[in-house]
Amino acid sequence: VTPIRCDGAGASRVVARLARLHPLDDGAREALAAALARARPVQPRRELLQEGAPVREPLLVLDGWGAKVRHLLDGRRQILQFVLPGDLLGREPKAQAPVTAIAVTPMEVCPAPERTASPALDAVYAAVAALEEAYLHAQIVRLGRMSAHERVIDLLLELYERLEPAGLAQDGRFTVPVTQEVLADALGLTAVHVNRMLQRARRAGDLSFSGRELMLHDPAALGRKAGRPRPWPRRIAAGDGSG
Amino acid sequence: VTPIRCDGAGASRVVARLARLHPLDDGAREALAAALARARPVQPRRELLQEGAPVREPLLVLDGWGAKVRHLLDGRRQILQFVLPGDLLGREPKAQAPVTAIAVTPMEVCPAPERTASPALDAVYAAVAALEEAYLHAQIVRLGRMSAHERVIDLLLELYERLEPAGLAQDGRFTVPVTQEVLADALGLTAVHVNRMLQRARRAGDLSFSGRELMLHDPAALGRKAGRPRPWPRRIAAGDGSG
DNA sequence: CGCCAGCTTGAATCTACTCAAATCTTGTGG
DNA sequence: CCACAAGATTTGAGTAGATTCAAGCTGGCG
Repeated sequence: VTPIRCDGAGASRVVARLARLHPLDDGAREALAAALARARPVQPRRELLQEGAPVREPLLVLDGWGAKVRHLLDGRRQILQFVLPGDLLGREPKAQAPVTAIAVTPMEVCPAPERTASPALDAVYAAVAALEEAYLHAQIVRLGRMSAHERVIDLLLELYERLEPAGLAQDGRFTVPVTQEVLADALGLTAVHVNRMLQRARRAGDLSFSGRELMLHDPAALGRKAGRPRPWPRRIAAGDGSG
Repeated sequence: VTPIRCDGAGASRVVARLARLHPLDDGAREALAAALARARPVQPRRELLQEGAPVREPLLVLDGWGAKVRHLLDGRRQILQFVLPGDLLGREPKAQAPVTAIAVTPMEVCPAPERTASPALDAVYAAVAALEEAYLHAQIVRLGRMSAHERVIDLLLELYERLEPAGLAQDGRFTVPVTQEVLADALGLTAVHVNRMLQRARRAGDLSFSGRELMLHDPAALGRKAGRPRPWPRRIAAGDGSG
């Protein structure tokens, strides 16, 4: 896995992604700049948020992949949601975190600016929250009503759609910096079966992957085939107008 | 199914439930009283919220069961979450609803007072939102990592824990006003298999049910056996102090 | 009484899991 | 540069769990 350098590459991508959700005003840009200056790396397996513990400091993810996870007593693990660059963690400071979040790969994070810093920032946060909710819903449908093959395709399409606006995916191509075991924990499957489904998709010509580089040969067509409603709407809040 | 009479029985239960989440102040009680006066019935299968359509009016559920649902193209259906008395729907007026919500049984709803009506009401809404998120997480873990038997038990325990503070469950006993097919749609199983799992639980002495009346013989013990972390914390927000 | 929806049960099938082993990768040290 | 170790991916065979299809049963209601 490529080590994360806090060199600002993630930062500029993340700002661009946030700006796409809602146009940023000067206050927002300033607050973000100040926060970005305090970026720091996070080691894999380190906890970003601990379920039940008060949130010390809300975080903005700049680089790397994390996951919100929950464990059962016997060791089974379920990933509720991947945490990707541009995502927010622990939106309510002081409140108890509703879930544990860990770094899966090396990550880079910074403190999330207060949502009160600017009206635009508040709108961005609302949009991020709405998207997060939508992804939780999508995860439920995947786990509840899709076959293993459909789950794999659907998750990869979702990851593509989430990474693309952050500048981390293009032309159906992106890096999946996690093991098939991690994907399995998100998909409610075993790693062995995830592997078989990936082989199947590869043989069907739907995708190719070598190492950690994945390519969806035709995301739009795949999405239609998988019965995916068009990519999530980018704008959530009403009355935006611009753009 | 018992027809819903808009007689205020649901209303008082719901106010009590909300008050348990956060003490109500006078402003909140007044706003609620005004809203409750505008209670109205909703027929089964009627949509309370339509995915993608703007929310006309945020709703407070007073009686009956609903569900947030999503459909796949081929007719498969997944219930994301049950909507029970005391729940809120369409928290963001004007915004697009992120999901479709339907009445499963006859319901009674009223407009949800503006969250700006009082600080206490705002806190209550935040607590309700936090609980909702927690239930989404629980649903994901059920669908992703639990066996059919565990899923059934876990969902019934969750329903008990949600209905109890609303005064709709006592001593492990409550009414499940939906068919096994509806439970199956929430559990990611077939109705046939849900039935088998219920039979098994009944034979194991964990519960009894006849018609729509369900009794969990020992919810606490069942929860422990099912590896359920203690019932969800009631208070979410920090710095509450009172009570 | 008969109908209909929902519940119950059985048998066959299929999906995904388990267990096990082989292969491939990547990083490390000689 | 090669050998090796550790982790990850790949493949196979057998099994368990959930589905499908089908039929019988039950209870409420016209």
